[in-house]
Amino acid sequence: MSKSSRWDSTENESKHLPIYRHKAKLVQAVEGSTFLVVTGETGSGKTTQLPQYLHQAGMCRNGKIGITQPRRVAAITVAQRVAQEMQCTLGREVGYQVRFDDCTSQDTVVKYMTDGCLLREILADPVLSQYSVVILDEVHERSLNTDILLGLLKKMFSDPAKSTKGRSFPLKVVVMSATLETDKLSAFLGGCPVFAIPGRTFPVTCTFGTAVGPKDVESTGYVKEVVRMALDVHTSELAGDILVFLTGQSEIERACDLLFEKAESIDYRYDVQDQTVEGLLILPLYGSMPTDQQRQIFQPPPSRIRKCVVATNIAATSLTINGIKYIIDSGFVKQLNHNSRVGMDILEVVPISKSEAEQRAGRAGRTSAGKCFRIYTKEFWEKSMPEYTVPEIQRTSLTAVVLTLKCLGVHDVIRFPYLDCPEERFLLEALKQLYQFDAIDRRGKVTQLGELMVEFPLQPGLTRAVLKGSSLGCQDLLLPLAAMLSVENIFIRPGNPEKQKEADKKHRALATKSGGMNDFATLLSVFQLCKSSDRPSAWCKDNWIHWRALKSAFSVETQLREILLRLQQKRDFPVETFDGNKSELFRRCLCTGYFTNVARRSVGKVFCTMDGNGSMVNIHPSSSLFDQEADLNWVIFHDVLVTSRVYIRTVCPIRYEWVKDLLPKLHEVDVYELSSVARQEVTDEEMIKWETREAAKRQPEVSTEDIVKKLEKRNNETSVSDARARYLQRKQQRQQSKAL
DNA sequence: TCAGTGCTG
Repeated sequence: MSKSSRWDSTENESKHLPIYRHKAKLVQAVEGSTFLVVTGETGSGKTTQLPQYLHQAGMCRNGKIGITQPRRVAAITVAQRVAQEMQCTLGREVGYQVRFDDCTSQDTVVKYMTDGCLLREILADPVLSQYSVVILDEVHERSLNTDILLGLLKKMFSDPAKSTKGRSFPLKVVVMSATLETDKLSAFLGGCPVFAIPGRTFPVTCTFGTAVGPKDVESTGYVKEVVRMALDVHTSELAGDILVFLTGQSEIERACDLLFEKAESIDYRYDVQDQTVEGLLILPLYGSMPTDQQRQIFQPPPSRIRKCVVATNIAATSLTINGIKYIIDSGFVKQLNHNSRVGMDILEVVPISKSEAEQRAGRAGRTSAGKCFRIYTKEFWEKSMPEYTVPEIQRTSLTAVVLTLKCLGVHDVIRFPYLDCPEERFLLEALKQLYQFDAIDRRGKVTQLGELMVEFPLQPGLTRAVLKGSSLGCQDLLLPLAAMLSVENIFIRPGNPEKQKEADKKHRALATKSGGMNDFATLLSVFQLCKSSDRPSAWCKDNWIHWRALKSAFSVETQLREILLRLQQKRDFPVETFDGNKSELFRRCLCTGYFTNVARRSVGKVFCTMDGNGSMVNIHPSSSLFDQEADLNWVIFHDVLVTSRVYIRTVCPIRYEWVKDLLPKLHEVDVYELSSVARQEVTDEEMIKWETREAAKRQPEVSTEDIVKKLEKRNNETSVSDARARYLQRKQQRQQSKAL
């Protein structure tokens, strides 16, 4: 195809997009106001067209147009598409930037990027002086980084002196979202105009089931029901592919086995109404699946065969499968939620929100009208499913976010303009952790260490261990380890029991090879063994290791190494010496980052955490320390898993002396003391007033009594009441001594 | 006594 004909075809295509008729008015709207909310369903063309319109209107004269996406693939594929439409080489006028992949140049004026990338840019250039327009896309997904960007951009303009300082031309901000909650967005941005673009999707009829009601939230009986319904659709509905939503790998494998078993016994001569369907092709789909296997999903099925994809939430936003006409929705999802009791993020199965259910249904209406079968009852919909998914910022650990904000000069992180405020205790917990890691001081100011820490794309504790390693000259141990701990799980554990045994055996052998008794050392050893192997991918396959995860660990390690080198050139790093063996050196470094995760043997095999909560935890059976008796009184651990019990995973033994001096820091401050640092002072009345205000925003009918009850319950749950009592007692003592 | 939804710098 010649260049001009390709241009013609894409240009013609883009003229048929719903957005095209609004071109002039849209450009006018962007020019006419600082903030603009643009709404439109999938298929309206806003992501690809709006930047081009603004470019044509000459809005790149002074600076770039930056468009953020919550996901890497989206940023890359959209940039490719737009470069093609604008007839330019990708990386010149149109480019993209994601982690590990910067495809931009001096000429780039339309830049697609992940929201995390723009946040990094703000750290280096707080007024975004290179941009004339910033477009936040997919805001309705409410990703953590997008939410932070929203607040930062709002804040930039609430202080005019600051927003223009360092800028020679005005900045325009466009916020793009699906039609949900646009009034809220507009109100948040000072009542800015809203521009609505009609979408281009097909109707999807939804039906409710009879099997899963509000009482079944805890059970996993829905797998069977999902299978039954998929077969029902297969034997009674016209041609068209099926997409089933479940929560995780093991469920998907189970469902596929069941489906396969049942589909085999269908007599297609009599049972299937539409005689053009004569078979069922069952395809699992989840994130940790090998990429080439994932690709099979996109191939059209053989003629007369119906495709049935059984997927996790990956199929809700990240991947689009053509030809889907039927959705089977289990109504559940796995979600990472912050748990105050263990002070960590924990993965759990929860009911999806109504808006999420609608998004799942919408996957059936992309090319023609579709049907969505929900296995849960109308009652479940009404009683157990929330209206909207709780945004990430209200669900996850905020430690890294708070450090980023502090480094951006946002001292009062509680009064930062959040679209939805995180719970105050989550913010206080983050402050407490940063204080414990010496990233901020008692007054909440970022320390020199904190300024170094913010540069690393790692959890703060891990960064601290890396920095300790660097000052002790053993970064070659800590950098690979940090990389291994920040990529997805690397150990493959298949569903088939035979193969499971084989995999477990290989993994145990790897642990023994690294000296045993230390799961951190095993990870390091896997990294080193694979890296030095002649055929790393074959090595992985042989040892039941995810090659893709290891490859990304290699890239992360390189990136971390570069950051460390850059910082070492810029600043003076402390140099320490240590005489002792390598294993002790390694573990001592780990202790500086994991002293918040110390546990001590309590009774039998049960350990007790030292973080003030004193939770009882067990060593997970996958650990090389499971079943080890000797000399195991103190351990540190990387993460917590809550299933039948509370398990700690990735564990290694330490000596009490190594953390003795660090542990007091865990009890030095309590959240209430920190809250008086973060804001002026908090009294009971204020706390109740504040809670009432927050609750009123969400649910107007909630009374103050409810809040008091809720506070009491929460205090009991998190043993905050004890901390508060201690704090009040100390405060009283201070006042008394002052009076004397 | 037993397990890793999905993103991201």
